[in-house]
Amino acid sequence: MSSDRAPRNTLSRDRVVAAAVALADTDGLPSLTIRALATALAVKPMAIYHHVRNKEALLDALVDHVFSQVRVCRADAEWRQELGARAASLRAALNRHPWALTLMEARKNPGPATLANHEAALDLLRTSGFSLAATAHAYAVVDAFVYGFALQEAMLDQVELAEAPGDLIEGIDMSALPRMAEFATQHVMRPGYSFGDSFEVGLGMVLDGIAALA
Amino acid sequence: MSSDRAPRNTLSRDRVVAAAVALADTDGLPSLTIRALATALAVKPMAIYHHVRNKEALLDALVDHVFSQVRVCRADAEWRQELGARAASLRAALNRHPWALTLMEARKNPGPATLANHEAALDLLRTSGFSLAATAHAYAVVDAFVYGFALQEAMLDQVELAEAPGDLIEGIDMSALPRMAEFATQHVMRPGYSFGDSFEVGLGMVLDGIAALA
DNA sequence: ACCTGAACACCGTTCAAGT
DNA sequence: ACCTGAACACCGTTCAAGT
Repeated sequence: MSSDRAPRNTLSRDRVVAAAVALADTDGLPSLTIRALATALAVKPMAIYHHVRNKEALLDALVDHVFSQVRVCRADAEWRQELGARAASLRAALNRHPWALTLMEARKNPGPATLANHEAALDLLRTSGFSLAATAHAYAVVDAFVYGFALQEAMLDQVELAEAPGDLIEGIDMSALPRMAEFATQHVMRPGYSFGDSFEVGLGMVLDGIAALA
Repeated sequence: MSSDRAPRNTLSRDRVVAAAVALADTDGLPSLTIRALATALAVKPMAIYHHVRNKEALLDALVDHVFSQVRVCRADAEWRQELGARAASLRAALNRHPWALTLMEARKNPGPATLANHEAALDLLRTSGFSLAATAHAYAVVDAFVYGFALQEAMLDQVELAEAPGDLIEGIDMSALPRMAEFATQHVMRPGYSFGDSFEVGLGMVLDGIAALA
């Protein structure tokens, strides 16, 4: 007699956001539809709207969820160590949730975790004696590097995903691209190579540059 | 008697791509639908598919179109000047077409202009005497910085777009974010401030770091 | 060869209705 | 208060058909 409807009060904003993150992680952002999300939560599509205003608000929450995983700087420690650790933590979070970069570009409303994270980073730099101008440059430059590095890692994952099993890059005339060919065969395909190793190198350059701003 | 159908042979792959770029530039990426694109070209939706395999292939073409606007490095000039000029050109192209960053992350097939641009940059660095390892680091780091900086500029544009006319940031408790408040009032809102000024600063840091790799 | 019409399996979202 | 059903205005894309 009773319907198969989900029991009441099982849904919450947090459960909706967590399920959305899981869906985007496993199946990719395009698969994150309100309807698929409802199915994953064993609920009808319209139930979602009782906990989230609309899809845009859901995406805002997803980005803030990612930022909630990023290390918050403490202002009473050495700035170089703190800023570097936050950068590594941000990169790791963006690697875990590659769709976050795509979303960030179009977000209009930064969430509380995002704001708190930025506040702490600014506080660290200011407390460490950087002027407002130096703080602005420093923060813009580290974050640019981290976002861009994570973006490149996401792009590399896509290209590798598309590669034909035997052939390195399908249908591309490598003879017209001798430097890329050299690079692939003599460097990238060698045993110890890892793109990620450039992260510490670049981060070091940026932190050195910031130190010179002080 | 005659129908209002568009005359034949007016459509071409280039016209389709150009119209798609224009649509994304003016109305944003979400507005770029096959159906809207067809309308803009005064044609029925299915006509598009005669010049582009599917929407995914169209997006691939859009990204390559953007890369075709980026300065190609020449290997016979001073590397620092050449790499810096390419970086500035890449940033400018990404500013003109902010949707390109979003698309790049999910592309599986780099186009010919993209590949040629990378080839020239690698050739410049190798010709200038950088080892394969140093070239890998150098290229990863400059591009990370440029992509990330452009991403931040795109994010800033979104936030500014959403701001209530009078109020700086709507509904955010600035008293809990004293450093952001200080930053906004004492720095960002001052006459000469421009976020973009951090680009040259960061680029300088990165190029200095790369010089130290040689 | 190039373009179209009709159809299919999807979307996000509103609105009125159930409990 | 919380969830649902039906409906609306959209999507990308296939397939058969026109010229």
